[in-house]
Amino acid sequence: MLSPDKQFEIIKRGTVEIILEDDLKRKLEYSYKEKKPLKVKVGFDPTAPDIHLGHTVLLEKMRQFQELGHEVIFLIGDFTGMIGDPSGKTETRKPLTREEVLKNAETYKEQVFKILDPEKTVITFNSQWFNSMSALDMCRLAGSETVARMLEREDFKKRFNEGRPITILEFLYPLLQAYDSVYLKADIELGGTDQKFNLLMGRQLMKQHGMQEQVVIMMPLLEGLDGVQKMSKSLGNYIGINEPANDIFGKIMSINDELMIKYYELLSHISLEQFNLLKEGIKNGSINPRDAKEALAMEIVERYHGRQEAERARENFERIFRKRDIPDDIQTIEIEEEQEGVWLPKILKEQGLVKSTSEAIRLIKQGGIKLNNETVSDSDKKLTKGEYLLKIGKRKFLRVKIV
RNA sequence: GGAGGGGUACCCGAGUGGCCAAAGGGGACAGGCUGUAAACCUGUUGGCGUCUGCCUUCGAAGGUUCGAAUCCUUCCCCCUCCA
Repeated sequence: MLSPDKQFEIIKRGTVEIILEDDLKRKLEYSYKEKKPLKVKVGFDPTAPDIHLGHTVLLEKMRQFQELGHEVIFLIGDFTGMIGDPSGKTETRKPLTREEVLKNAETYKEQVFKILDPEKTVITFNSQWFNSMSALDMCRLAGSETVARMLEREDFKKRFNEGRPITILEFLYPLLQAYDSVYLKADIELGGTDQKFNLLMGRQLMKQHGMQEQVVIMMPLLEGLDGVQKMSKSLGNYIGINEPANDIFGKIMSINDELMIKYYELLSHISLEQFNLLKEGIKNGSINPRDAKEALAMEIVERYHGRQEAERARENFERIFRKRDIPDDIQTIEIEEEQEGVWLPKILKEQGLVKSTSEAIRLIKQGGIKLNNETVSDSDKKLTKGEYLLKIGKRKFLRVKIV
């Protein structure tokens, strides 16, 4: 086991805030002396999980805890999930059935264990303790906090001031999450910065229960491909860990340099020392950012697809974008010949490469379509018997055979 | 229970009888520049093979009118204030 100091250093990497650092040091100290692993709790939504790199920031931190020998509790909030964390959006969620929850849990495992060690991960559902809670217990829980305190939460405060509605149910959410920590006797709770209020509520409630308060560790929300908004599926700026190797590679290569540094810090397994060298190198120009980005893309693709696939993705990328060549796995389709020849926009639409013929015509007018390496300028273009190579936009390719 | 505000394209939002397939912004897409960078510049951003045209779209359904996002009726939904 590493020394408490060394552990602290590793844990601190990439975090936004640790409340309180001294508490964490003390707990590490104690755990080291008593050879007792710390309980690290992290909560997840039970809704259909399609994990993207944004989620993995937390998972990577969990993995680090596992490597340091601590106990990581992967808590699936199947009970709280019925409420939904009040993120300002007023969407009441449908309660999930037991089967759905279990199915989602399986999907989680499949993806999550690409990062976490299955042997060292405890998966728990919070319905386990909430389902058997009585109305009286729930009322007691509700009585443990005041409205004024709840309104301290930025999101609630804002909505309250703007006269937008807040349901009582939403007030309950932070309390329920806090109670999880009480029940589990968590030493540490990990979460995104957006979770700050809920995480702190855990401390408060534990204190009320006469327990040692959990240490709260907050990770930043990873920005998505646009570099501005947080990575999320609904914004379409995400990199899913189940995406094809080529896509992950390409998406990483498209991010800007500033974002790349953040990705390195939060996602890469390189050591703190290596990371600092890299940052310095890019700053003083001794390292080409492009190369650094390629290395990052390699590392991440390898993590989810293996070495071989990563190599292939890189070669593919090199070929298409550096040498402006074509990929080696272009799909070929056959189309029956028509008297006058087959109208190009029709082909594009029928192959699902564009949504409508109008869009195809627009693309052609903008010079976005290449036929055998030459830009098509005539939207009336018709193809007669033969074989053609089509390039649509930046990255779509298709081989067409007219027979 | 009472009073008021509002639902417009992917999102925000202007439009209160024809000049409206609907301003402006964001996003997205394409082209240029590049490292597929980012930033920046330019263009596009309902559908339809026959395009100074037809069809669909301004919460829903009817109606008035030569003509409706716009006026009228009913309904649905969202929000605020008072109690």
